[in-house]
Amino acid sequence: MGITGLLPFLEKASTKGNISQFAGGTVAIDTYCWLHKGAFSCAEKLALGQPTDAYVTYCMRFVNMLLGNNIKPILVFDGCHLPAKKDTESKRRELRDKNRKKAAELIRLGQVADGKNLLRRSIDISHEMALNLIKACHERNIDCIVAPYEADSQLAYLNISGIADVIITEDSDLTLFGCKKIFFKMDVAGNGVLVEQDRFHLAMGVRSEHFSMDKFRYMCILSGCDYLPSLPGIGLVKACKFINKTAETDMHKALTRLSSYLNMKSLDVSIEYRDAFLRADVTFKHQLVFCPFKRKQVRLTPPTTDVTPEQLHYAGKEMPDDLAWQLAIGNYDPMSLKKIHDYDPDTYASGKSITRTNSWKAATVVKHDSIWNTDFKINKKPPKEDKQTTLWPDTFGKVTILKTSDIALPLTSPKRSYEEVNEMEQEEMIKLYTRNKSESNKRSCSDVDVSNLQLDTSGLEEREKSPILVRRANPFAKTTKSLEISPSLLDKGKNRSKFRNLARFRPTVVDNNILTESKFFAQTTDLPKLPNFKNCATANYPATEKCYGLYQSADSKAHTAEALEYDNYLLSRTDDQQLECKELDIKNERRIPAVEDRMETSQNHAVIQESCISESTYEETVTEMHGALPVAEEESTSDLQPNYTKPNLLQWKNTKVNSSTALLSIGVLNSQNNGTLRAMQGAAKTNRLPRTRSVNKKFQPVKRKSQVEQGQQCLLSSFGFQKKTGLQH
DNA sequence: CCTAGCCTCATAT
DNA sequence: TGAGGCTAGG
Ligand SMILES: [Mn+2]
Repeated sequence: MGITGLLPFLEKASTKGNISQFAGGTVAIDTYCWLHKGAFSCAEKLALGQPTDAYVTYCMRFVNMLLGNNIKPILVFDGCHLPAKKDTESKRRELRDKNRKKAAELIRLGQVADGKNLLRRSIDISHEMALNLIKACHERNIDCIVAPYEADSQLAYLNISGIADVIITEDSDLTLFGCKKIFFKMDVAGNGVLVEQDRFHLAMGVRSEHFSMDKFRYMCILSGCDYLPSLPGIGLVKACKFINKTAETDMHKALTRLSSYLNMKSLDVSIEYRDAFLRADVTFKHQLVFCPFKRKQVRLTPPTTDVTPEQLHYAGKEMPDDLAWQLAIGNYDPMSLKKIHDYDPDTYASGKSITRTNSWKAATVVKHDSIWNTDFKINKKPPKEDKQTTLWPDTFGKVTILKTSDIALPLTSPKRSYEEVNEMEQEEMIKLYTRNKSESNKRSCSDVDVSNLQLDTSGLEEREKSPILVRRANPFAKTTKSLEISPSLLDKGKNRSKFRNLARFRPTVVDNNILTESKFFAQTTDLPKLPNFKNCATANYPATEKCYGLYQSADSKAHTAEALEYDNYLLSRTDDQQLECKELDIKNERRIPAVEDRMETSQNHAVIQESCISESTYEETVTEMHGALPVAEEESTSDLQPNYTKPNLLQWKNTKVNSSTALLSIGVLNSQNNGTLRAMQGAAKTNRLPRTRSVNKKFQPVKRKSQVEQGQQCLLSSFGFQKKTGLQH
């Protein structure tokens, strides 16, 4: 389930972006997400046990997109079920079985479409499917790793240890496992939402020195997580209030004061809950993961002495090193612990040649260094995150950087800014300030700056349409029908039109030192990096320069004085003050972009020029862009994609079965057998299924006979026929 | 008024 | 898994 409502809650820590900003880096993927979506296209075949590689192809499209962006992907898969999640897991299985039976029932009644629909929603991602994808990846020298337990913690380990620069997932849990950067909702073009840990404190509404990952995790567990349901009436908001109020670090103690702090006297915090709370916390902190360098299982963070063995057991129990290794590389089924494959990275990789592609831009896919290589080095220099491949062909080539510390934009309230999206005006602006490509090559610096400032505004407004933000309640909806004038200004009763547009800026930038770019124009820009604040490596992490500890020491919270000031600034202002400040800022600072004036005065041109980092940097990046980057993303991915073939699936190509025929046959057979599922069960148990068998046989080559039988087994079990309990009616 | 909880829906081609 | 809508209860 993840943490309900966490992504919207983390709005202030989120940015819309493209994965290409991690070009040159490494990305770890929560592959279950891809498999699950990919399985939709072939749900019926999967339910019928028919061979299909559609889900593999689907996943490889994403892989190819990443490769096309010069990103090294590491696919991470789920392993064994965690003791902590046993009931959740069995509940899910029950639901799936129920849905499958219902689907069978619907199909039997002739409602084939509805039945198929239900079937689609009750697909189970088997490890066999994962293995097929793993095999396809091995063909292309792409690293895969099966987590000892949850992929979540494994992904966090890869991110924290610096092996992966960012995690791609749909699961909000990744945030509380300690990931630094997580990329949510990534589509096949690479667009998604980046959530960064060093901005969490903004979402919680505290200054960064009052923030800790411990607090964040406590808050999330309190609001209800996979390992522990929440107390009645407690959600993220209440949990956040409590965590911010309490100074007690010992949660077992602190929780006793929960009801009084929240004024909920009916709330009963039992000792059982408090124990379970600590167990859940341990499961997040100390879950078993696999270290690819040591080739053995370690804890996500080393347990402290106060952690009991029982609690640790809850977070996964160690297995022998060899089994752990075989499991990690995908040779063993995590459920049955049976051998299913015989991959050996030490011998396999050396014999393989690099896969070639027809891509116009490169003859070969870069051979990334495998994490299984004994001499694998963590990328010392993290990728330039400021780099962005354009997804906006119209504006391609235009780059501008806003140094927002100079602008010192105050934080606007989300409620208000959400109101101010005005698409007509945005389009108007784009029209006004967009140039065609040939022109853009020979533009003057000031031209670019002007257009970019305008478009940055639209970029920011685009951001407000982020899926994360869409759900925000709209307090003005009833009072304001027209958005010609900002509702926030109506609200204030005065139209401060001069700075109206400034009020639209959202707090894109948190730290004074961070530079923000337009989403439309930001391309490849070498920006000065923030100094990295490094923690000491914990014992569980491979010793490298880039090792960050999961839990912040005092050092790690080091910020520049300016950054702290800015945090204070953001957190302390009310809307009214913000508006006042804006006026002050505009008077006192030279570099305030007067958006309202559309930068039409020469004065402003000069001013804006200064906000370029430096002219030389600017020139360099422009030429680099033209040389190295594809104009449109689709071009490169589609070039890559056809080259992907999967030999061990090719042999299945002749085994196409008309699935609806097969599905119908179930219905037919079922009605022949007295029309009840119970009858089917009986038939299944005594292995008498002549009709089904013959239908399948007709389409299956002899050579695949064993698979046919397997398929039938699958089919049967998929409709719950092997279960003793019949339908309830 | 806000919050949390419950319900339904979608995920690909 | 998340998104989004709707509602009862504090
Ligand atoms: Mn999870």
